[in-house]
Amino acid sequence: MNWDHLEYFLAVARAGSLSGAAKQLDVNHSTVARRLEKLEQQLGSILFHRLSNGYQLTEYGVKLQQQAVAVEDQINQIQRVFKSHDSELSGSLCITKPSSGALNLQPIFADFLQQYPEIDLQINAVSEFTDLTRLEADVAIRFVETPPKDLVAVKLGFMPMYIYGSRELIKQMNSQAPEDYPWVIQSGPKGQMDSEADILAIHPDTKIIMRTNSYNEVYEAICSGVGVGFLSPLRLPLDHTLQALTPEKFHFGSNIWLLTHPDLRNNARVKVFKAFMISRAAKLLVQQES
Amino acid sequence: MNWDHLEYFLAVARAGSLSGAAKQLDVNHSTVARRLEKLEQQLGSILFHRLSNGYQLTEYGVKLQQQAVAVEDQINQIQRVFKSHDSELSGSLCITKPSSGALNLQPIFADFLQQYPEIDLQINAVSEFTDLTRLEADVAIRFVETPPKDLVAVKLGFMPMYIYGSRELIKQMNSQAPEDYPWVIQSGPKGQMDSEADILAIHPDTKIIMRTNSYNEVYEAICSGVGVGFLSPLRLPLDHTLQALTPEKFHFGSNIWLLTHPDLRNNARVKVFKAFMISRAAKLLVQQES
DNA sequence: GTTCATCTCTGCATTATTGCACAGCGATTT
DNA sequence: AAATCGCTGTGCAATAATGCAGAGATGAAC
Repeated sequence: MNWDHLEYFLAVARAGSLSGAAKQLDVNHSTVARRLEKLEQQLGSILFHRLSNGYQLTEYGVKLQQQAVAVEDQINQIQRVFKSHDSELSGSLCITKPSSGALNLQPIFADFLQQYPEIDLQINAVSEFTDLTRLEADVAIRFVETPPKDLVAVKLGFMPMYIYGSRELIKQMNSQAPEDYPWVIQSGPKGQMDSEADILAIHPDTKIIMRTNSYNEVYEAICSGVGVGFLSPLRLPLDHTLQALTPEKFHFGSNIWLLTHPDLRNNARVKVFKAFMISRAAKLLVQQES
Repeated sequence: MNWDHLEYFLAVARAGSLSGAAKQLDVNHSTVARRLEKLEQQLGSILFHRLSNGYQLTEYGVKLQQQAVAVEDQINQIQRVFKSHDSELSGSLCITKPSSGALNLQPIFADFLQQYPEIDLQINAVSEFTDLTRLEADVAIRFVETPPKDLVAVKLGFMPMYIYGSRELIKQMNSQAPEDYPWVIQSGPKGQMDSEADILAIHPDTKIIMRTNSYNEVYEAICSGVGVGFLSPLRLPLDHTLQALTPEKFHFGSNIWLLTHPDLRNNARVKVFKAFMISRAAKLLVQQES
C-alpha cells in the first residue's frame, strides 16, 4: 500500500470532488482519480460513491477517513518539528491576518523586510479559519478574546471600536441610542470578531440588517447609510464623514493576538518575527485592557 | 512532503543499510538512496550518518523514527481493518508456525486446501518473532505458555515433551538423573520454547552444552550422543533409537496456541482456517492441561 | 598482502507516472 | 431548447521514477 494515496484520499473526502482535491493538491485531476482507483484496489473496498454531484464517502470511506486523519496529524507534527529546526533567516514565512481594512500592519512588515531582506514574507489576509497545526500558516494574527490554549499566544494590543453611522442617518433618526438603529455587523467564524454578542448584550432587540465577513464591507455599508456598526477609529480614513454614537458610553474593541504553534517555537524566522511584532506593536497599536 | 518516504526511512533505520532496506522493500537500493536524499532535503535535516559500516541515525533521525513509527502503526491498522473486510474464500492466507520438525501440521493443511482450493496458503516456518500487527502473517501458531494479551488466542492442544538421550550415552553415564547429563536445548525468542528455565528449575547446576534455535538440531544432536534434551514423543520417527529418562517423573511440554490479530477477526479466510484448525487439532494433538 | 564479499554511488535504458487536451455528461441558465 | 458551466473519464505525449550494471571503497577472511 502506498502511503501517499491517503493524502489524495483525504483531499477528495474533504473537497467532495476530484477537481477540488486536485486544486488543493496542485496536481491534475486525472492523477487524483488514478491514485484513488489504486487505493480502492489495494484496500479492496469502494471508498466513494460516484454521484452526479460529486464524490461521497461510502461506509468504508468514512472509516478510512477517521484513520487517515490520524496519519495526517502525525505527518503534520513531523513537518512542524522539523520546520522548528530551521535556523535560517531566509526563506518563506507565512502570516495569516485579518484584512488590512481592519488591521493594517504593512508599516511593520515593511520595516521587518528591510531588516531581514532574505525572508520571503507571505501575507494571507483571510477571515477564514487557518489551521496552524496543518502548517497552513506559520504565524496567525487574530482578533480573539481568548486565544486557543493549544497555541502559543502573545497579546499585541487592543483595537478600540466605536459605533459609527453616517451623519445623514443619525440626523434623520435623531437618536444617540444604538438600539434605535439598524445594524451592520461583521460575523466571523469561531467567535472571531463576534460583535453580535456584544450588540445583543447592550440591547436584545437590536435589529441586524446585514452580516458580512469583511470589515471593509461593514465600513462601506455604514458610509452608504444603511445602518450603524462597529468601526475602529484607528482605521478610519482622515477624510471620513462618519459620526460616532456616544463614544464615551459604548466602548468596545478586540484584543489582537499573535498565535504560533508550539512546535514552531524554535524556528528562527518565527522567533525573529514574533520579537519584531511585539516590539513594534507597542508603538503602533493601542496597549490597553479591554 | 512525500508520505511514502517515511516507509523507506524506517526500513533504512531498521536495516542499518541501504541494501538491507532495499531487500526488505523489494526495490533497488538506489531507489532507497534517492528517496532518502529527498526526504532529508524536504525536512532540511541530515537523518543518517553515512558511516563505513552502514547508515546510522543522527539525532534528528532518532526523533523522526519515533514519529514515523507512529505513522506506520496507524497505516498498519488501516490495512488490518480493510483486510478484515475481505470476505473472499480465495487469495492468500499467511500462516507462521514452528518448523515441521517440532510440529507437523501438513496433514491438516492438506485437508484444508482440499476443502478450500481457492485459498493460497503461505506457510512461514520460522522460530523468529513474527509481528501480526505489521501483517507479517495472518495467523500464528506458537508454543507459548501465556499468549500475548493483545492478540486473539485459541489453545489448539498440548505438546508433551520427555527427556531423551541416545542409548549409548545413557548406558555410558549409567544414570537416570537428568542433571547428570550435558544438555542440548532449544532457545527461542521471548520465552517461546524456553526450556532453559524448566531445566534449571529441576536442578540449578545442570550443564547446558549446546543451544540452538532449531528443534531438528536438538534431535540430531541428541541422536549423535552429545547430551540429552527435550523432545516430543509425538515427533520421534518410528525407527528412532533414543531412550527416555524416567518419563513418568519428568513430564514437560508446551501449549500450542493459535494467534490472530483482533483486527483480522472478520477476515473470511482467517475465520475458516481458525475453525478448521480448532476442529482438527482436537483429533491430531494431545488435549491435556500442561 | 591478496582475495573476497558487501555496500554505496553514478550514468543510462526502461518503466511508470503525470499532465494535457478533448469528449461526454448533468445541471443550471438564457 | 440551446448554451454555458463545472466535473469526470480517456488516449497520448512529456516527464519523472526506477532498475540495472559497472566502478569504487571498505572491511573481513585467507
